Amino acid sequence: MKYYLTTPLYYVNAAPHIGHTYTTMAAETIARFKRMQGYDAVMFTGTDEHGQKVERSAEAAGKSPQEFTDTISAEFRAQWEKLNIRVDRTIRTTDPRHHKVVQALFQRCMDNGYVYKGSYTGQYCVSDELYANEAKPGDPCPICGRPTETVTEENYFFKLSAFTDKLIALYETHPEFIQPETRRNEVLAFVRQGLNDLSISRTTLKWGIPLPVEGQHVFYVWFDALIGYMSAVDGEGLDGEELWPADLHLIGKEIARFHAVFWPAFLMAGGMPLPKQVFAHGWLLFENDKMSKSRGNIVRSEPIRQVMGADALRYFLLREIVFGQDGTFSYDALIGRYNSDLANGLGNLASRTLTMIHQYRGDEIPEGSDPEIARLANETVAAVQKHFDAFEFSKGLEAVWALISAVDKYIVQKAPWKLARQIDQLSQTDLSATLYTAAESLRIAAALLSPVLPQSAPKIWAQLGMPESIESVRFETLEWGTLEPGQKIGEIAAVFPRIDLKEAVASMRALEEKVSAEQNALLGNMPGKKPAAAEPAGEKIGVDDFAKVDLRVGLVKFAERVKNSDKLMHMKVDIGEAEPRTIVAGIAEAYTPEQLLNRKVVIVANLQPRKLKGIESNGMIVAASVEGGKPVLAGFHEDIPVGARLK
RNA sequence: GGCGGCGUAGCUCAGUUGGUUAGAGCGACGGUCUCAUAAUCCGUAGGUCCGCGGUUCGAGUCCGCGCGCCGCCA
Repeated sequence: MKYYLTTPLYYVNAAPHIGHTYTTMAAETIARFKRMQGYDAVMFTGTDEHGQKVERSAEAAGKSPQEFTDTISAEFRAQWEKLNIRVDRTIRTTDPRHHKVVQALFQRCMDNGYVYKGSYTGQYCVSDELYANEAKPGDPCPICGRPTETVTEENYFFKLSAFTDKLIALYETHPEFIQPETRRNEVLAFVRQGLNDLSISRTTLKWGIPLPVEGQHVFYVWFDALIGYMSAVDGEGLDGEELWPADLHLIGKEIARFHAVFWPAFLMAGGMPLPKQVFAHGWLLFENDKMSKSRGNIVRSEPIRQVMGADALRYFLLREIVFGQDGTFSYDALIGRYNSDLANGLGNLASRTLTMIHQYRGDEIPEGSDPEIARLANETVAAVQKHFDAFEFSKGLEAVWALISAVDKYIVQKAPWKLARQIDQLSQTDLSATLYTAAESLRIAAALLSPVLPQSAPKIWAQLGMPESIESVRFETLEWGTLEPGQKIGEIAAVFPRIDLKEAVASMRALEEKVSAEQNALLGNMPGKKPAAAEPAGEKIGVDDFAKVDLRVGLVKFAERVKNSDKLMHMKVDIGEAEPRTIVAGIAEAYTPEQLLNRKVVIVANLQPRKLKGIESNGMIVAASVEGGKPVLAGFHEDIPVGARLK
């Protein structure tokens, strides 16, 4: 039985980072797990390479779009290889093969009456490649806050509105279609309020797949990209090799709507079978902040791989974070998990077990077994299957570590080092049983962990002297007692040496600087160029627009921190009115009350009042800031009376 | 503004249909063993279960209000 699963097609606008790694590692773990269950699992990942953002990034890098996407997509593929991620199928959306499949699906949608030509004027966000339906000219993008552009296009539209009921029926008859539950609820709520037709072609850009019907139109990137899941397993346009439909699309929660609404609708319109499941995982936060280019806190996988190994990262991501929820990445937590679970737990159990077999039994696996541990081990096999089937990796891994700890405890109770000193038959039999129990537990643990530790589990396997490959292990036959007494163990070596926290963090941070500089070079970014400066300035405004803002010189008469807030400062500012204005501003991390007192500042005097932490703020204080940095107040070099207007 | 979620030990989280002294892992502290990677094992400390009010013999769990954080939509 086949099991075809996919990661998203990663957008080549950015270089690969740990977020991409998270999805891809999870997907490949599922593929390995499914193979252990006997499926022919096929793992897909690919790159989405069209669209205006790529066109513009290529231009910024001084490259043609083709050259640019060649470079970045190669970077993604290199990344997976380094991280020991086996990819079975892949596609670049710039591949001619993919173009054919997209055009074929479009044609079928058109033949079935789900495509029409219409015109549309609206605010378009280049960054998100989306029309902002409700936005008026001049409004920022509701998603990213960047300025939108007014665009009028004569476009081809997809009759998404025709699928409202069919989609609802799909979610209701197949609750597993979109998971976890919270995403399903959101999608359902979104579809229930009715769907608008979707513009699926663009004339404003060239870097895309041309519509078969009209040359100057290219496909909207989402109509293009999603189809990559099919084109990767399809040679000549919708007549594939029986891998379609996909069994699982693994995605990040931010693209749930595209996968759970648009994608099945496109497929229904084209009369194609639907994927079985879309699973949206949560975001990886860095020390509780969202990772973003502008914050400059994006973590790459490469430094972690170099210092700790790819398995350590994969283990961390799947053990620490509840799959589906947001999770926090930090170097400290990564090393903590490594040392306590991998080094002290699994690695040490392997080490002590194998060493004792070496010392007390001349490298030969002895005979006998403990029924309690045997039962627990068999239960663990079942538990791992159950949890991994539900994508509850952290629970599955917890179960394996419960076995590891039980064996550690068992070893201490038996004290084989004491038994070894007794020459009587009973003690010797007991010693043999103890060692067999430990070794057999280790074998089962290694097998269960092989999808998560694809590099390390085989090492333990080899040290146990297992004759067959660990990849040939199947759940069906994975049970207690298969380990052959008399088997010679292999050479013993520490699989997870303990890591020094401070040293490792320092090396990873140093490497991070290096890797991010290399990636920037790849993207053609100028070194040291501040992201803030790279932001395009907003739409032009007239003098009248500026005149609407009443800027005044104010003198701070009172300042104190707002209780229970790190950021907010409560101030009274004299701007020449009868009473000083009460203003609450987010500057408490940058200034102390003392620094502010009697300082001349610039105030926006005609701002809508707003309550912050229960205090009504009547105005705003003007400060400059860069993303992630602290605000710096605007001020004057010469003296100027309070209340003066800036114009 | 509408809908939904969350708030439990220093940290990450479990807590099933309301039911004894609220749990686990990590971390901290004390001890033990010596096969092992200063590892293991045993023990200890630490919680106004966000706040207030209610239902109940009994509330972390149910209901109402409030505060805080988050998601989706507008």
